[in-house]
Amino acid sequence: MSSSNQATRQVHERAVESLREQGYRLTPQRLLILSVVAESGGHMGVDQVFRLAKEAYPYMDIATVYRTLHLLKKLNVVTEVAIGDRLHYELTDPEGRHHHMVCQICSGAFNLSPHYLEQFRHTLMQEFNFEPDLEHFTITGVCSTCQGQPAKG
Amino acid sequence: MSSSNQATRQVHERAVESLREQGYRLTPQRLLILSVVAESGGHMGVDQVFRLAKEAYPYMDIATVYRTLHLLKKLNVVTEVAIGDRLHYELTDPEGRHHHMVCQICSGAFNLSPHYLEQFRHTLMQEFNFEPDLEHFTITGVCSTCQGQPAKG
DNA sequence: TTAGCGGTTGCAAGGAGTCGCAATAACTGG
DNA sequence: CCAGTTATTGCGACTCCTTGCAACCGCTAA
Repeated sequence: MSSSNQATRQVHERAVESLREQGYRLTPQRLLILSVVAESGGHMGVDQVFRLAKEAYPYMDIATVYRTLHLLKKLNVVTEVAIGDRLHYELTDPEGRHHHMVCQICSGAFNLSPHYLEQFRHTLMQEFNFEPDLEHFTITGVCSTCQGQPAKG
Repeated sequence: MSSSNQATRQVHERAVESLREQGYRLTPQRLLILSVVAESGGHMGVDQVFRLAKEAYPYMDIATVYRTLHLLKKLNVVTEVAIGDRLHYELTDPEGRHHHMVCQICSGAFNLSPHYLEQFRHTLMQEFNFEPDLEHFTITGVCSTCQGQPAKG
């Protein structure tokens, strides 16, 4: 009865609702992949999700993991985060959208409120009549802890 | 003696200089790939570069195209632009860096001066002490011509 | 509870991009 | 101009991700 279990249950309920509402089927594979991501607490690479899901259900296929992750993303249940050149997935922040700042040195990810992008969006629309899609948006750079350290690679 | 030929020649000279300065060798493959990009006038996908280069030199390998494009990018001779989920390459703008706005509907690409990102960069550094890497930066969205049209896909 | 429609899965094949390696060839010093 | 050094190429194998397809199974209606 930990708060983590409770959060996980809520996530499941909301996801199940989204799936049924839109006519998608509730398959064990989808629920399993969802619970793997939900229980991780943070963002996970596709291969991590695959490995953990396969432990629970050995027939799990990597294609199903990709398809399910894409679906959950479309339903706004999970959020896609680009870390390095790999996509990661995490539960969508119920507090509202946020963006990420990812450190090129330590790979740490930090949340960034959409607030900081609002002005930028506003400018683009004013000046260029260009409606930017800033939903899934990651800024790479060097975090405060790593500043002064040499870049890796 | 068109201005395009002249521009191309200048690009070659500068690229050759960069290569020699840093101890890289001047190979026919590198010069060919460079001239293909230089003569295109805009941004090119890797496969387009490969096809054109292979017409001129049938032994050209796709791996060489990738390696050369990455090298020219490192030398700041070409600039990498993310269009959709594919990387494109163009000659680095001698007028200074610019970013791109790419329309999700018509795939048109528009230049964006770094000026518009400066304030955003400043905010991130002030508030989070996070030094963002905004060198190669593309914003997707819907351009003014396509607004009101249905999104593709 | 059951039949059957059609969305999903697992598999295998395919495309994009990367990497290791042996052969090649661009540069250097003599 | 030539031989040696070593960066670079072309190739094949490999990884990551996507796609086509036949078998499967979740869901609905009777």
